[in-house]
Amino acid sequence: MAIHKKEIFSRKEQDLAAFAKAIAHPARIAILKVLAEKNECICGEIVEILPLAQSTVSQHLKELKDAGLINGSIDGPRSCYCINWEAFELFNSEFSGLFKSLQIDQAKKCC
Amino acid sequence: MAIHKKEIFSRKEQDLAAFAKAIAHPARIAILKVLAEKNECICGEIVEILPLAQSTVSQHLKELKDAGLINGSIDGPRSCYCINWEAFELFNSEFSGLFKSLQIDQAKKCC
DNA sequence: AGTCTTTATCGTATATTTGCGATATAAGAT
DNA sequence: ATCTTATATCGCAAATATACGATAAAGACT
Repeated sequence: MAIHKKEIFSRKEQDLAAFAKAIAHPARIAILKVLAEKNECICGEIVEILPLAQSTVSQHLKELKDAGLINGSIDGPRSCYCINWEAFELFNSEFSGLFKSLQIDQAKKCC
Repeated sequence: MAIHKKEIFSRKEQDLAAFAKAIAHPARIAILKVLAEKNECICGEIVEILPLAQSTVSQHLKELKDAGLINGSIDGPRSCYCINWEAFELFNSEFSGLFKSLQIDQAKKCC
């Protein structure tokens, strides 16, 4: 493909896409569920629950953190993670707001 | 990586992840916006608007259709596409419902 | 100091995604 | 019948993502 064309699109589109990509893997959704249930959690607990290697879980956690969906802080030798609910609210409203204004025409069937 | 482990996770997690993956690209979000604005649209119109080749747009449309987010029907030599609002509603409620039950603890800060 | 525990990161192999040109297909127009 | 138009699909190249073992780093504990 020579080059990726993501940068051509608007910032808002890129941000929403990045958000979506962060949850576009069952393992990461499963991790988020664990975090939601336990409120906060260290990496090792997730590794025990999920059928994935420690390095893989750590990598997924990093992606979720980079996307801003979770917070993480170093707690001695371990790392404590929790869900960033504010970010989730934002994503949820961004997503549902994406077509809200146009959804009035929903009755107008097509195709 | 030897093997993909998606199938290890629950169907619901896989479905939600697949949904998210469909919108995890700026080009596909842009396509959805165009479809939402025009209510229905043929492939060629999208190609004119987006800075992508016809084959690329067609491929993105296919992915959105496979994910169930849009409907498409052959209309003579062209193809008419429109948004599947029902699927969007479903995704939206699935997503926002994912953590809703646990979000009561939102005040309980951590990390 | 040395040792253990926990996690991040590196290196890697493999799989998937992205993008485009070229081609195939299918219907309408001449 | 031939040509044009519109779209899907194929084949390829390059970029990303996924997964894991091995290693590094950093704090706790003797």
